[in-house]
Amino acid sequence: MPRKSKIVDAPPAAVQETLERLGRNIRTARVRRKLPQKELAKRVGVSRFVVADIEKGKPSTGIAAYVGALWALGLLDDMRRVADPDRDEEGKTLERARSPKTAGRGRTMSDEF
Amino acid sequence: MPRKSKIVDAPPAAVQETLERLGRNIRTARVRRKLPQKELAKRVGVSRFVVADIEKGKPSTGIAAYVGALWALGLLDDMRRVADPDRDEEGKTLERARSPKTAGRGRTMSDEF
DNA sequence: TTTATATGTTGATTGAAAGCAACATTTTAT
DNA sequence: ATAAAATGTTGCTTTCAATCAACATATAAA
Repeated sequence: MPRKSKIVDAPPAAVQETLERLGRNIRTARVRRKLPQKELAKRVGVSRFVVADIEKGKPSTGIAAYVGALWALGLLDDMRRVADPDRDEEGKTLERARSPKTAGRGRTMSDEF
Repeated sequence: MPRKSKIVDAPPAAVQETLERLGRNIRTARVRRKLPQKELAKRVGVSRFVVADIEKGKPSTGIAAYVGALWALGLLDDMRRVADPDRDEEGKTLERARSPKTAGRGRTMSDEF
């Protein structure tokens, strides 16, 4: 990840905390399933070193490795809900405030009559 | 991401679909907030090209860029729930089946008397 | 215990990610 | 319609992520 990527080099505390938690969660799920890092790595299609990096929450590791691990652990569903537009109340509010609200019956005043 | 990473080069359909959905979701959230890619990129600390890659669901992009985008959009909470051990029923069941179940009173028969 | 398995650590190699400039195209605003 | 802003696309350069070997150190099983 060349040329100083601020987010990778020094992630905001909230981001780093989230990544470390995700790594711990993946590790917990792996251990519970009695899968060695090597075996999980094989299923995901990466080396065991990448799995170790994931479990540490390494910021620069490609997202596919993370999602692949979740997939191999049967935990992909959780990812599908992330940033779900239907649940983004903040975003929905902003959008609603912009569009004049196509409510009730007709669409504009022009077909009122 | 050197040297042929299977998961990055040709992700399983479920993984690719998940990444593309995540990218679309991030884009939807960004547009709703009326943030140009350039502006979001600035807040995340990456170039606008990386934001474009994210919205396409590019597998090799570092996870920090994705999580950073969610953070900048106020959608970090969703990530915290991913692979939550408390919700991993499959894992919990496996763990329960392994530990002999420390139930009821004492811990072993040795202190029965 | 001893043995085997799993995980951590280091250093070298190499291929791709991220940045950037330049231009094309699309979208939005006036 | 015209201008302005946003986004897409290409090619290039630089830097570091991922792999691997080899060894050290847990951790689990016999």
